[in-house]
Amino acid sequence: MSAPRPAAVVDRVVVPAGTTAAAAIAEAGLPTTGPDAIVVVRDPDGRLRDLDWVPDAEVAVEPVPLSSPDGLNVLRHSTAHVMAQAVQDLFPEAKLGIGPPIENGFYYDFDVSKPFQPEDLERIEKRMREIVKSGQRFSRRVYGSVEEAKAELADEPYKLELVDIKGDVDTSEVMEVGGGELSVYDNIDPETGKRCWSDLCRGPHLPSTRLIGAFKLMRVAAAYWRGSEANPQLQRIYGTAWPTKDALKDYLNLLAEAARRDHRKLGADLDLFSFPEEIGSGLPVFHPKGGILRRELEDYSRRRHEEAGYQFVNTPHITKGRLFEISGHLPYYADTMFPPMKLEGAEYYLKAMNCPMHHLIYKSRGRSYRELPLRLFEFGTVYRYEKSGVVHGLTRVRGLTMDDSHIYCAPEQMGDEIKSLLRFVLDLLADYGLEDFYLELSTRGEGPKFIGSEEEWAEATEALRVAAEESGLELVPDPGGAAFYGPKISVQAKDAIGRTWQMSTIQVDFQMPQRFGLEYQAADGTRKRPVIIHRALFGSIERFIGVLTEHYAGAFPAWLAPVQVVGIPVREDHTPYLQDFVARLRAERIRAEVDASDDRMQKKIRNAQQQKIPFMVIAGDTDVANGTVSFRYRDGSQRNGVPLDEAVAHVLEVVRSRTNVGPSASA
RNA sequence: GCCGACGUGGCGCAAUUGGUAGCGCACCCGACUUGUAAUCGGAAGGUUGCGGGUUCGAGUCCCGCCGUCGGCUCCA
Repeated sequence: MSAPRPAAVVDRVVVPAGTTAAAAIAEAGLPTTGPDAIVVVRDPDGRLRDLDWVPDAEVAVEPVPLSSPDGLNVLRHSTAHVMAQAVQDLFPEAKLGIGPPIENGFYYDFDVSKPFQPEDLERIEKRMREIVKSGQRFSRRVYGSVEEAKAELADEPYKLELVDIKGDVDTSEVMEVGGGELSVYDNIDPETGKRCWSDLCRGPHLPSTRLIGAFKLMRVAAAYWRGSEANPQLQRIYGTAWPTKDALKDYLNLLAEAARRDHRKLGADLDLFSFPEEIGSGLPVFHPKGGILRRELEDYSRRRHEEAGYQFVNTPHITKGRLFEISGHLPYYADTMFPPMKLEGAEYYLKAMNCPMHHLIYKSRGRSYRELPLRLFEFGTVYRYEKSGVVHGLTRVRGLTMDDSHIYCAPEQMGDEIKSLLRFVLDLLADYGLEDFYLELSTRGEGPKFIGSEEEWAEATEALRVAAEESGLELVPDPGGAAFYGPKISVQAKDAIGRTWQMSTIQVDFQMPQRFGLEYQAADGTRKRPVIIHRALFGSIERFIGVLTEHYAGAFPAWLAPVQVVGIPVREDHTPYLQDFVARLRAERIRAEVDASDDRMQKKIRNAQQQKIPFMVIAGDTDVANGTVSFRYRDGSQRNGVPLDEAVAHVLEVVRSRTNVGPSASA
């Protein structure tokens, strides 16, 4: 969530044979304390090494400072060890799971008979502070054999398991083993030289706990051992760690900013939507103001889709189960669909995806190659039985509306269609104010889930890859992340505070045309099978509204704002003057109103400010006398004494241009 | 679904060891009228998520549902 400081460019340092990296670092005059301290080195093979590593032969190594991305990982991983030591000091019966660094922090899993309580975190933190302060050294020791490791780890059942599977894991999350040898890190008290604690670990680590500048334990949660529901649940403690107290403070401020932007809170504050318990979990209702937002988002999308050659369709919310048998969804997703209703001998399901119905529209009559690409579009509402623990605000709901389209094209059209589609998607997202993207390419994985031939998958994957590369955006591979019927590109967008959200997806599908027997007649008179491209831009409108709310912190651009203009009279008798002005704006379809309550002007400004209304239009004696109004914008800037015609034109210009910044006196 | 925490009027909070619900904002009424983030006064509003139980007595303790939050798992 926070951008790591760019790593200082540090020259390589030569470590002579038989000396420690630490000695060479010190010799080179590089820092050994503070946020730029060199904490590990990268050897010529790219492997990170502890500072007390002694190479057999002279090597040039790259010093890695604490505040670099690698340095932060080491810091956090070492802090996880300190936490585990503290936990086992306080809870001797606790068995160790795994404890890797993660983005902005770390966690460690423990098997304890009684789950940790929030108060326990304070005790653990206190013990950690003592350990950090004592300046324990991290010291690497390599086991001579698996048997030796097992003997030492006899009391740690989970670690024993890791030793047994060491050949099979080499992921970034399992820090315990991997890299070809079994090693253990001892924490050594610098005063006495005594070993305080040790942990199976491939390393590397900080030279000393003293380099842990600041940390905080964040929360406890349960997590399945090795990520499988079939395994026991361990208690996981999450923490964060930083080189300095200021860096920690910045991070906590960022979290506080994220909390201020939380769409669930803003949705209530701004009267946009709610989740009535009587309706059910994950089923939002949109209030009038949220309704305006939603309609504006949809209307603009509709217009753009019309311009791009899409045709609009409508389909029902329930269907016989047969449809999802044909599509093949039922075997995979029955347990995440609402259970069927039995009627007239058939089982009807709530619609969980729109595609099969669109395929039936395609199939409703014979199709010619002249019609292709045929682009069908629908704001289609679907219902999915999300597990109770995962429902979350607008971002994970049980009833959602997808801006779903299916493009039926000839195989030879696929490449160009994907390219123009990706450009369309990115342009449209940018129009809503999301402009910082990267792409993810999800490809086929192992297992029976994936249907279809290798050749088709390869062809589709290649078409997506070419389009993605042509966009010039960063492309991150996601092996095994594809849907069962085909690979996809997903567009990840960064919001105003740097968080990434998965937005649009583009999926290629060779399977549904076969399953539904879709055809078109080609120019040569033969029957051919079209390719389907599935595409959602918002993903779900509900979720998109949630994301935009957080992106804009509720201060929506003028074109989306539920109330665009509020007139604020200085004195009661200025109200009619503003009402005339507002009437002119309303005639131009601007959402404008006058605050005619008996609050004081200052209070009205405060209210408008809290509602994040883009234009406050104030008028008092001076304005009335001069035929002007005065603007106050959300950022507190002002533009006073603006003639009425000019003021109307100004509002229209800002709203109709769909600008996503401001408005402000300076813009 | 699993683990933990939580659930008090629309919102944010308070209620000593279980003793019969308070405050601020908003809403409503009245008075006041001041050029850029809170005028004053008054009224009203809660069978403390729901259902059981323990107790002379439960917002406070126990059980079960529902919901929310944080994770895990999942995400067509």
